[in-house]
Amino acid sequence: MINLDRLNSQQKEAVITTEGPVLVVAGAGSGKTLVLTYRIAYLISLGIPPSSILALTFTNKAASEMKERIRNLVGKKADYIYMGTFHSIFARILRQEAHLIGYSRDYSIYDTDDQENVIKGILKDFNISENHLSPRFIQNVISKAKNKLLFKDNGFEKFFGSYNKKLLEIFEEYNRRLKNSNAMDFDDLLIKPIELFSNNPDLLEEYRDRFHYILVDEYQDTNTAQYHLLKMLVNKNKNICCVGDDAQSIYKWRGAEVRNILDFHKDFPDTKIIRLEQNYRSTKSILAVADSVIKNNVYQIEKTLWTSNEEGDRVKVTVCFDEKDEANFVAKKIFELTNTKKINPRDIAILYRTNAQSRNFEETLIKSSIPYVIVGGVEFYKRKEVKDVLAYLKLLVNPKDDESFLRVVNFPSRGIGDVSIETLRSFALQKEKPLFLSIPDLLNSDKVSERIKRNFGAFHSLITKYQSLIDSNDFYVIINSLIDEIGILQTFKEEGTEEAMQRYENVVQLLNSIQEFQIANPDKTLIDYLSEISLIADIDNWEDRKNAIVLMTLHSAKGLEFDVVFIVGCEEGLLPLKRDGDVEDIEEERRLFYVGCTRAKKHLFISYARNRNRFGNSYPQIQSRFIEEIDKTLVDFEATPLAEIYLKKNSNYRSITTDEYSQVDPFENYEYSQVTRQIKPGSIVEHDVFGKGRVIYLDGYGDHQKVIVEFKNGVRKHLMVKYAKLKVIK
DNA sequence: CGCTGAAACCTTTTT
DNA sequence: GGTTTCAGCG
Ligand SMILES: Nc1ncnc2c1ncn2[C@@H]1O[C@H](COP(=O)(O)OP(=O)(O)OP(=O)(O)O)[C@@H](O)[C@H]1O
Repeated sequence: MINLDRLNSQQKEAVITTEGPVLVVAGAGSGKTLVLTYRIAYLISLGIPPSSILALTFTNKAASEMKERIRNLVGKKADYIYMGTFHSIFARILRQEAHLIGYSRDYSIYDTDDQENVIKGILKDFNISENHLSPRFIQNVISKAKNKLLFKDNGFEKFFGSYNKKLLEIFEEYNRRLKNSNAMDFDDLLIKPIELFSNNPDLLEEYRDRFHYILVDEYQDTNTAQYHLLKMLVNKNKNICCVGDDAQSIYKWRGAEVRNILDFHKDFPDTKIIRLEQNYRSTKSILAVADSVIKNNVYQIEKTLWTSNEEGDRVKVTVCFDEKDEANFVAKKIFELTNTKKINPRDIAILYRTNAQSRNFEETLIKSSIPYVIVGGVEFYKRKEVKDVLAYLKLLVNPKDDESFLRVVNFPSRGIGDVSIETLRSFALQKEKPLFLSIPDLLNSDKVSERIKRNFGAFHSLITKYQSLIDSNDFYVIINSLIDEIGILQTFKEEGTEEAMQRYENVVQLLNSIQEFQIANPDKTLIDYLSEISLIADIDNWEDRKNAIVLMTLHSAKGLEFDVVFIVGCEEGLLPLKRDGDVEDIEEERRLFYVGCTRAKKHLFISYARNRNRFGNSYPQIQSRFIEEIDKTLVDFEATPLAEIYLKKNSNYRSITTDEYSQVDPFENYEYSQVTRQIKPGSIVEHDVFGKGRVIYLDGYGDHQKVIVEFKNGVRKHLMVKYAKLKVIK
């Protein structure tokens, strides 16, 4: 039996009430995830086979962390738990049972880009202008329809039909094309299992029999499809335990239904509802601030949340002049915290509403030589060259995959352009076959030019050659020789530009990741590899082993905790975010702000800028209503020196003179080349974040020149002269 | 068919 | 301001 002494009495109750439906609704930091972890460990210690436990988490990262903790409690048995995201667990089940719904086990997974490409193809064939119905919009409609389980004779038209009659036709053609390509999109991974189980009751019984205990984390952000899956899978014992916090539901835009948590007790009669009320994460100050904001939401379950943690530092709200000033303020604070308070960079997070905000901070952090990592943004696996290589691999395992075929058939360039593709497409349409499989028909026809035949013929034999080899367990070697044969690395190298070299690096990195996967999972196949990387979330790639501060969206921060949190860009229009023509969902935005605040353990900084650059123009900004809502007695307001000038003048942006600007920020327009000439060991220099210091070491020249500077408090910094904007004083 | 420069678009949030 | 798309030319 495992030791539950660490837990409080409600937490214990949630752990040991193993039979029947249990719902844990509780505020942030009350130990919901910890309860799930202990509950699973407890079940295993009771002798329940780990393979009969199904645990669903929100991200892969959350799953692997939980598994690790359980392993620490009960040992290796933890490896046999069915644990992962809804998508990854059901993708795995679908591979097993694909034949029952007309797919094969090597089906491709289409991401949002692939979906949009399919849609673009349909619009073209249907003669619908993209201006009229944008592919992005249609992709949204299709995703909504699927995750809300709306089909042709089941509400689709009621929901979308009035908008545009064509939508249903496009929807059905889209599904036809994916099926034809042996491909599933993200939503299919949830609704195909429903179809599978509905049509095969015996199979459903098998799975019900297998999963005796079902557990779900972050239940407030499950969608209708996930909800139906759960209802199907729960067996007569009804051993389902869901944990969540309605105040942290932030994925409505993607189909999440808070009703799932609100009506849980109706869906599962005799539910035991357990509330956790003690927060173990944050200081009293932070919790009070979060609470004063979230209580402005009308629709929520009443919850109490208290902490016995210390009062802690008061939360700071800082007004900055513009986004550069904000970045400087944050960098300065981080410098202070890591040096004087000895806080580790890895315990600090900068959270923002949109990925686009990261760049500004990135620039300043480089200049300040503060180590950082960015979670999300332009994902590695979404880069063009990476997707192109992956498309080769997808086509090898799934030759029906039209989308991958179209990506690679002319990459690298083989003289196969639009005209050739259209010719092939006409053959494909005739026999309703996928494109790649129609190549033999084209080759046998006497109506096609020799040149086109030659080009397709060469491509066809290339792919078939590797297809026969790829099933082997040593797929890395095969892929390597394929890459070699098509010569893309060489092409990038010959191009020689900085951009091409970056591409080169990315492809090499992809190959490395394939090799690592193969070594780490000797009995897994290329199909498994492709499946796993399709379902990777941004946050899954975050290596918290690195001692670097982390930048991410508020969404990605869900479920995490940090000693220090900066919530930046708290301005009307940005947080809460408002897009032209869209009705904003203020309550959801407020929950997002709440999630952000409650990530902080010890220090919380909230900031906003009076002016913000968008598309090259500066716009005046208004402080976020969420700041207004904070109980004023709980926070300290302050202004950066630049904002101070602005406030004093009580006027608008334009009236700040260049003089005043440079008075406070003398480096703004400073030519660093001048600095490069003058700087030498012993020089006294000034840095806009660290202040004055003495150069103790100088190395290299030009863009690569590096210095070590000792600043006031004896802290030594390694800086790149090019970026550090040092002003030489003496 | 492929490259280049101009124009258009852009910013939600992600499995 | 930066990135992606697209038309027009070689
Ligand atoms: N009984 C306890 N004693 C000490 N620490 C605890 C206890 N319960 C939880 N904690 C700690 O509190 C922190 C928050 O726990 P956890 O992440 O499980 O909360 P949560 O309810 O899932 O939070 P959120 O809803 O914000 O994701 C963790 O660091 C955890 O170790």
